[in-house]
Amino acid sequence: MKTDTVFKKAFNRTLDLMVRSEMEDPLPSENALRRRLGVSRTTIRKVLGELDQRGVIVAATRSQVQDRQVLPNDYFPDVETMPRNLHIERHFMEWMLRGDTKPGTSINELELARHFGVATSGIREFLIRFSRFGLLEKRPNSGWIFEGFTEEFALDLFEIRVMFELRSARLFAKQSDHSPLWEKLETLKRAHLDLLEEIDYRFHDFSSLDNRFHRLVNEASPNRFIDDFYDIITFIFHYHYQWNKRDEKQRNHAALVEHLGYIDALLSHDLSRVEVAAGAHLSSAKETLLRSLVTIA
Amino acid sequence: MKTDTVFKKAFNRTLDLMVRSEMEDPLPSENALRRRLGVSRTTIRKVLGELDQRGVIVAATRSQVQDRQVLPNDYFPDVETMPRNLHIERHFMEWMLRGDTKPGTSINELELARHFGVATSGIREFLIRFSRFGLLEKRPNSGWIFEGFTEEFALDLFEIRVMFELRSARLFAKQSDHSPLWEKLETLKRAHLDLLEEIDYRFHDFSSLDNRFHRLVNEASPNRFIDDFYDIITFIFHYHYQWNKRDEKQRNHAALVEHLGYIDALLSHDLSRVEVAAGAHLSSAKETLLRSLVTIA
DNA sequence: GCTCTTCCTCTTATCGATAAAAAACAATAC
DNA sequence: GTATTGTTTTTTATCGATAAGAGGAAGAGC
Repeated sequence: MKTDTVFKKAFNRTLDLMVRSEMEDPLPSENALRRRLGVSRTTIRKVLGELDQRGVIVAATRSQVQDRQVLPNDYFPDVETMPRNLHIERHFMEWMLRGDTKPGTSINELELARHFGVATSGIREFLIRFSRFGLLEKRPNSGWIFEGFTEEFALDLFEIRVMFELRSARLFAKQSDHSPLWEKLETLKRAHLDLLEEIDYRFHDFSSLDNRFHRLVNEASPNRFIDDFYDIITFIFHYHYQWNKRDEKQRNHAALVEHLGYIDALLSHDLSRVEVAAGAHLSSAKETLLRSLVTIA
Repeated sequence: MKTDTVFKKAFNRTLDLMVRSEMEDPLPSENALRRRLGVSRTTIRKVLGELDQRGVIVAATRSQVQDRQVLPNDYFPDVETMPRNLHIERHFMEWMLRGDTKPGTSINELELARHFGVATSGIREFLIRFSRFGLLEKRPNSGWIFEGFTEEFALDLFEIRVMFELRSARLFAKQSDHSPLWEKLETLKRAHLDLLEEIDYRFHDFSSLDNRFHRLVNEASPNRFIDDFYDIITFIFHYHYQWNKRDEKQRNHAALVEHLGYIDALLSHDLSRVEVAAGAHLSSAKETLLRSLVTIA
């Protein structure tokens, strides 16, 4: 009763590589494929079997069949490649951020399970995982209470974020001059400048850049709890702004400029400049979030 | 297939209250009992039914039967009152901290389930919940990796703990003079002094005092993420020192004295004194933990 | 008219079963 | 022998079923 999303995704990915001629013909060995796709050999064999079945390749030699083009409908549809837990996550976040889910609402596992078309155990596991985000509370032998994506939540979140970010930024700036991270920071700076040039039509790309930047700052002196906390931030922001596109371009433009100031401050090794730049960036991120919360409510 | 631990615990508790004459005769109404025991009326009725069945009370009038003493073996044994998740937690922590569980060990859900005598879903849920403690990592479609209760872990933990504690202590000291928390702090100070007098035989009581104190410090300016983090600390320390009693009395005595210094610093409202006292206490707690890790390995 | 209880429904905790995927093992080829 | 493929075993993901527990509606008692 496990889903076969792993297989289907691997299958699609293989077709893709063939189409884009990034895959030799005949195909590499099972072990090589396994490493390339990051799945077990069991799955690779299933993929090869299916490709053979459909006449795309001859399994025995793993060579592509002439005149058998890969067609668009050879691919499995995207829904079928999405693992259950991701499916639940999406549904839940939509339910939470979109619906009229007020703080204090109680969450009914059974109802969600029916609603999302999955077994209750999937919902439970998701809720347990999600509870670390500070938005849910469990009453034993009874349900979960949704505490609301409120201003208070945002303030708690940002208080910690500022503490962690300042700490990491300081440690980053104090690194030895031959740390490889300086190099990485320069690369990231260039990526920022590139994006800034094309901000008009590439503004969506900012969020991945944002992520890379903040993770890089943490890399100088890793702490698992800080990393975990950054996972929360990433997750929350990802979904929140996915359903909240207001002013996205301006927001991202402003943040990009702030990042550049922050990056230059880091490059300068000047601690007080770093603190000012990081502080400024975070407080504007905070204002943005708070503003968007008000407009939702 | 749910366990009936809720019922059994409520039953034992009721007997207890009766024995200690803390329960009127006849017993209060179902609703009153429900509030007192913190369970649903359904459970109360089951308890009353059982008491009647066994001839301890007459259900109809809820009055105790004369000459029917409550006997020791009227109680359900303790094992049967422990909910499954707690049972799993205990077993797991023992397995982890006692056994020769080296960093990098992979965790097999099925094996643990058989070992602990529970279904795999219980184990999964526990592992998911536990993973927030930063000691496990999940490989999708494969198992969990135990990352080890190592020195590195302890250092990560304490770095965050120091940040949070200093922040909370500063905010505590800055509170207005008529905050009710000052009163609470005074009470706690007295409890510390009392314990200090009797440290020779009551040294076990320190850990609950420790908890109360640090939670109180956080109370001045609550932040859900800090609270959550303190849950981690509590949990880890609880189990770690449960299986590591070396020098317990001295350790607790020293910590008690440090607490008193810390408390006085708070009472003085002097920020720099607070920082020094809090820092001193935390660094000695850290040294203690690190030392105990070395002696284990 | 309120509280208490009886009866009933809905939800959670927990189990066991099973398909998919991983991993270990065995056989073969080069 | 080393890499590759074929086969078998083990483990995870996921479902559905069910007893325990929570909680609501409505009658019964004062």
